[in-house]
Amino acid sequence: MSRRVTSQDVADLAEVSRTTVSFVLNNVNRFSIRPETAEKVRLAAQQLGYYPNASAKALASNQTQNIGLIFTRSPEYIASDSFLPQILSGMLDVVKQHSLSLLVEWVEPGQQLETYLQLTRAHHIDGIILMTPRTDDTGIKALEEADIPVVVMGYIPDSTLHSVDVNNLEAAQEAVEHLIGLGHRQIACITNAALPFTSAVQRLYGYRRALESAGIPFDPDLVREGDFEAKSGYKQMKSLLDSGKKFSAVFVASDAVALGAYKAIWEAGLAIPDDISIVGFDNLPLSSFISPPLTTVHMPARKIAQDSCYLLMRLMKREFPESRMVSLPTTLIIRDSTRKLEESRML
Amino acid sequence: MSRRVTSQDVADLAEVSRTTVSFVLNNVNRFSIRPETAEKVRLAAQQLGYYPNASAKALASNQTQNIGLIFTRSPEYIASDSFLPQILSGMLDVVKQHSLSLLVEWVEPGQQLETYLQLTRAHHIDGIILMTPRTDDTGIKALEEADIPVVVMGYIPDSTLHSVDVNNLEAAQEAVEHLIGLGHRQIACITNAALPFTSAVQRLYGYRRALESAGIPFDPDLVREGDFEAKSGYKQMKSLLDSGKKFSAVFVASDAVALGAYKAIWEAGLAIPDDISIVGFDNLPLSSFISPPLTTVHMPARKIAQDSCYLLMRLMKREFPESRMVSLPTTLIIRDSTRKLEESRML
DNA sequence: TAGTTATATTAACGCGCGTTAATAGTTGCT
DNA sequence: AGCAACTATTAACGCGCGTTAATATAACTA
Repeated sequence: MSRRVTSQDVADLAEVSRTTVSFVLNNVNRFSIRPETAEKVRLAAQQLGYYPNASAKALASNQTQNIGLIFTRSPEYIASDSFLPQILSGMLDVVKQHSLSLLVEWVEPGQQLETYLQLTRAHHIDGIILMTPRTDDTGIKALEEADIPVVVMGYIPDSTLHSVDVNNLEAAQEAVEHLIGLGHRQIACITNAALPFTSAVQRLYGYRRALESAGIPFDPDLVREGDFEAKSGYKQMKSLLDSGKKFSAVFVASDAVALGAYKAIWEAGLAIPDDISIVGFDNLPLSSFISPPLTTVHMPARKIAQDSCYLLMRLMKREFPESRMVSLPTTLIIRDSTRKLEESRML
Repeated sequence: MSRRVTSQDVADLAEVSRTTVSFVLNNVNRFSIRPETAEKVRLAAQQLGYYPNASAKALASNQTQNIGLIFTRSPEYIASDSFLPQILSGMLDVVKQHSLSLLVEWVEPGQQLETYLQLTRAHHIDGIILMTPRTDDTGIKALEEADIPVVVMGYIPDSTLHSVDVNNLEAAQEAVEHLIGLGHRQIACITNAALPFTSAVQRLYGYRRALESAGIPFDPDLVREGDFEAKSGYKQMKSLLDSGKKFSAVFVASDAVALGAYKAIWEAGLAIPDDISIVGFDNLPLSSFISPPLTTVHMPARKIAQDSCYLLMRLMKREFPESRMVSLPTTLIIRDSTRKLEESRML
């Protein structure tokens, strides 16, 4: 139970003042310090195993070196977020490179305002990355007004917050156009999430626009709402199959949900893509391994996370980028879950 | 750009001293405070939107209220950790309930000692949860000696650290015995990870012990090493199939890796479970949705995370539990990827 | 009324570090 | 030698809060 090593100890051992220690270890070159002195200090620090106390440093410098990753979903849903590993991976990568730390939080729906205020006022963190935003987030305005850098991973309409996202609308449109290009006309849709989640709306719009520009009427009976999990895809695909509506293809706006749809189709004695073509969205690591490998839209999840970090770090340095939105490209990855209509048996 | 609200402001507004404010807001009842005074303080705090500064609080109280979740793998591997969402979900759940925060870090192999020292000495965090430990972790000893609560999620041989884990050995043994019970005699094995990861060794032992107690000789040529990702399962299963060795079943010690094996089997023109039975390990949310649904060992991942938190919190309160190891039960979940040997075609 | 206890409140210090303004030391130039 | 212009170093304050020891007030006794 040895006493904590402070900068004073280092100063004593190096026979200099505490200030000098601070200057040396923080590379403050505004006041020049003799190289030998600096070396002496560094040596002493290493010898004592000195690490500056994070709280004290934060208090004195008014910078915590923490950035907050904030989820707007409850833990139950977080558990089934198949993207999370990639996101976290990307963030940890960048964050560590810049000697920052990552603080993970989630906010209860309805508690957003309170939580955001607390996070910013208590100054737990220097900046915020907000995941999977919802249009019904009651705290966004507080975040906009608070004097803290914020990056949204995703899209919030009419917000002044900076954001990093893909063009969900165009990507979804491209996916559905792929189906149309294969000759499909009756195309169902299962969303990735409930509609308060902006990505769900965007992808649904993409679906509609693709139909529209091909002159195919939109049929609300062919649309179902997923909720991140495979289970919802299973249920909704069953519902579609039971509805009696005819369709030869489905756009499922989430790979995880699509996997549920796979099961429903398979249980109904139908085959993919022989009877039904499926396009997913996300390109999870597992999507190329399921049978048949899923045609899907590649989301550069790791890159989104990294770019969000980079953007946030620029904001923290009070650099203001020209554009408020960073839009990353997606790619349609064609595998074996889609096929030309001629070759399929019409349902 | 209004100045930060401090406890002094609250004191001024409530016409009391700063100390009283602190007593009221921290529920210190050693000195009794008149209810009306307390109410006045609370009102003032709310009115001003006062939130105590986290750094100052940490510095003064010597408690950061952060617990560190530490990964011992590089971000590339973290990206393919299909368990992570459940783990994080469980931890966020508990942590939030107790007004703590979660700080996520990863340590580079070889940098463990340095990183652990920094984390503990800099006192960024009050406690540590160490994920997927490796036997070749060079910093474990430092962690044992450091005066900071640590919980290991998993198992480290010969360590004095507290840990929460399942009995990987018995679970694996049960899984393989299930195959043996179905009449299989030639059973291959693909590990979940490289052998420095303790869970991989344990599960491999379980496989060996099941063979042993059934009087089946162990054949090293039937064993391959996976590395968390589906891709490795694909590659290793291909290698097994190409080896010319006969086997009618495989124990794949990770569902994600098993999915890769599925693909290899399927590409080889074989069927599961007709030609090959497969047992996985983990019971990922997706495992019941793939085709055929995977027989696997259920890992209570979320519960492991929660229990780790609870244990850590006890340690942080300087309560020392009787047992150093918490062992959670697993369940073998039998689905459709395994079948009696008689009904299968022998490979 | 004076003395005693219980109750309520505050002044003041310390946590460990960053940083400014001031001081001591050194060199260059006239 | 005398002054200026650097260079190197330090004393001292503040960040915002927790907490102890001391003080002020009220509430009872005798």
